Amino acid sequence: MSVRVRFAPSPTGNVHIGNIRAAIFNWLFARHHNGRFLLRVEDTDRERSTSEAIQTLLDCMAWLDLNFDEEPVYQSQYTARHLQVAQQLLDQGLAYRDNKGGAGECIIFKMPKEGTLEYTDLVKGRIRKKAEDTQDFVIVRSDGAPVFHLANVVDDVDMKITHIIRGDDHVENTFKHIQLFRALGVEPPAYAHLPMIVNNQGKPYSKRDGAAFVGEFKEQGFLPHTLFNFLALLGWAPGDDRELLTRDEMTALFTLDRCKSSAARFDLKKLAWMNGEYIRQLPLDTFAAELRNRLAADAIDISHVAPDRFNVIAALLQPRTKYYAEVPGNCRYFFTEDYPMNEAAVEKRLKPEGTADLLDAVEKLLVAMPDFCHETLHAAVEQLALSRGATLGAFVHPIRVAVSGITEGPGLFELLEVLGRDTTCGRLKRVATMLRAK
RNA sequence: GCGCCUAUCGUCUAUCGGUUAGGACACAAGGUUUUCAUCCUUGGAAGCGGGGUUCGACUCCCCGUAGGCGCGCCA
Repeated sequence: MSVRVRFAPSPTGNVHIGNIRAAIFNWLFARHHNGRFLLRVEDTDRERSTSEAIQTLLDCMAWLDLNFDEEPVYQSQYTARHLQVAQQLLDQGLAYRDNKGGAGECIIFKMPKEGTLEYTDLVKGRIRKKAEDTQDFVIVRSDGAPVFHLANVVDDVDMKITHIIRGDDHVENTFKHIQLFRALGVEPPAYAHLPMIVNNQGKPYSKRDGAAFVGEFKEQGFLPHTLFNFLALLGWAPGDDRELLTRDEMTALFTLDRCKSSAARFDLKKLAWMNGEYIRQLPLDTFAAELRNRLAADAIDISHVAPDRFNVIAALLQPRTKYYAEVPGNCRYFFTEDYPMNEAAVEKRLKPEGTADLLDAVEKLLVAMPDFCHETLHAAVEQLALSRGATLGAFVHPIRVAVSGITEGPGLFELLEVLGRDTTCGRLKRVATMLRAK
């Protein structure tokens, strides 16, 4: 029998990382077994399941390349079928009508009253519960709407799902679901429950703990493969020491018995590290294209920058980028005079004594340079420093701050070369003047 | 309250009865470098507690403890 799994989210407008991780595990499992990965949209809550919410879900799936193998199933279209099954259960005496709580008549499914219920979870192992600790439960509300448990199980039957891989929070529901499968005369699928993703306090990771939705990570500039790889490693390990894995590697290595059953904390620092690793592997063009988008979004005009020059800048930035959102703030000085080189910055980052003279000397040197390439600049400034009995380092810092406003970034001379003579000298003069005015 | 589940460095994890308990992130120190990042070297850092079982337990069992989940006419 070939594997058929499904990801069955209810569209709420946001896709939580815990949720998408379940999708990733399902996808990995399906691909590993050459099975089918299906999407079922549980859109029975008409209030929240707007077309925008559904589109957001689809976009997230596409962004992470969680490609599914059949047309998505929309649960709301099968209400009649769910109700028909409820009637069938009623006819068989496996369910009954009741006016529970006086809210009107609903349909309730009978759970066993004695014995022990148990199943083997592919992640958690054997799980058992006494029948007396379970209760009958509503499958059709008094307003006629099928309840989650019914719809979920009936759809899984109809979609011929073989393995249900979902969040830990469904462990208890599984007893209900298995009984429902049996009542329908269908052998229950295999179950695997994934541990939750939690915050520093051990509580379920939520919006309040930081970025919690796929869209937010995309926004911040994490690559889809980073999120995929990182989430796959939360609760699963390949068994060797590898952590940076391709999809094919993960697919080949993925098995449910290598999944952990305890909750995992979300570590943003490690995610950032991983993203840096993957950003460095990107072709320059890809990085440059995304950089353009980010700068545009930040209203930094780059229309005056020639493509070749832009690529040089991108090449300087790429090796030191962890995620895209941090980039615009780190490279303004390449594109505009509106970078943080004001009185406050000067005061904070430059020593008043001697710096103005130093910058003047450098400026005078650079104006007269025969060419403006970084090797030549390096040699010339170094010589100037030595001739004054100083180290190159003593010159580099003030120059860097004067032309960029910040204390970190690409190699200084590569930076000056890209900036060009006019801009460099103009900025040196300007800052020297500011220092003297104090 | 009742039920179910879980428990290895700060974090993610390896270990499936015998290891100096390994790796990664983070952190610290050093090296390379003009800063940052990268890179290299080094370091600190873990089996929740108590009982068993066993020649031998992180590993198996029990009891605690702590945490999570569930106990809706939500999904």
